[in-house]
Amino acid sequence: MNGSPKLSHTAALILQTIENGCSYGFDIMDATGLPSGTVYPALRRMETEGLIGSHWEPDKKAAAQQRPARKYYRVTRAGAQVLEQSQKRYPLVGRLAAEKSGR
Amino acid sequence: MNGSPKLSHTAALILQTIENGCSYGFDIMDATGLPSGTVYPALRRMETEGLIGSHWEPDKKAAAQQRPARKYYRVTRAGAQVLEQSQKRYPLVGRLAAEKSGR
DNA sequence: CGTGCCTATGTAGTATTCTAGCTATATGCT
DNA sequence: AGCATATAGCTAGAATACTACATAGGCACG
Repeated sequence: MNGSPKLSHTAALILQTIENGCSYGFDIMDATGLPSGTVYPALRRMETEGLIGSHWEPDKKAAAQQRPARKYYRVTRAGAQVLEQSQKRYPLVGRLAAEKSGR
Repeated sequence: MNGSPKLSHTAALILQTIENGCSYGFDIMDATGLPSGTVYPALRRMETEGLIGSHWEPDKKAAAQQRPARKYYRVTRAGAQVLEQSQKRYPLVGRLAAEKSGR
């Protein structure tokens, strides 16, 4: 029985960043400073593992704001459980979580 | 001209942790939650690049406290410069630095 | 109308990180 | 002695992250 998948420090940081309201790749890159070559493959893996879900923004909306379409992510129930474990394991991630709910 | 070496997010976190007063491997593992297989190789690389220096604790002192000897690290001048760049690049690392000096 | 800049996502190949283990000293339990 | 726990450092091989680059639409400049 497969103890739920454990996240690397970087993956946990990305997941917590989504939880804190950054809902698409570019926003996560901006908030964390991580490069696209880290963020996008990590998002894909976490989606495959069922920790996050995604949907594309309608073309209309993107066109109206004159920019490319965004792919939005949200944390699933399974993802929230794994994130909770990561907050205990990685103090920095735990702190980010506390700051979100805390103030 | 070799722009000074850029650090990964994890390496920057380790360097900042040393700057904040965690001076040996086990202490860094504890403060960050990172595994030994991340911390020790990273310390070695950063020492090779001249970002940190190290020295072994005298056996006497370790024996007196009934534990194995520790290898202490400190941030060099070159390391401090690279760290400063990393604080700008990675918001989380910058925040750790601010909390150290700030409050 | 070509070049550069901004947003946004994505990929190939290399470098780093992580999992799972090991070495070693000391303490305590059975 | 044998086993477990704790501190401390380290390593091999698999998994992940990073650098550098690519794609693509819209905008501005000259």
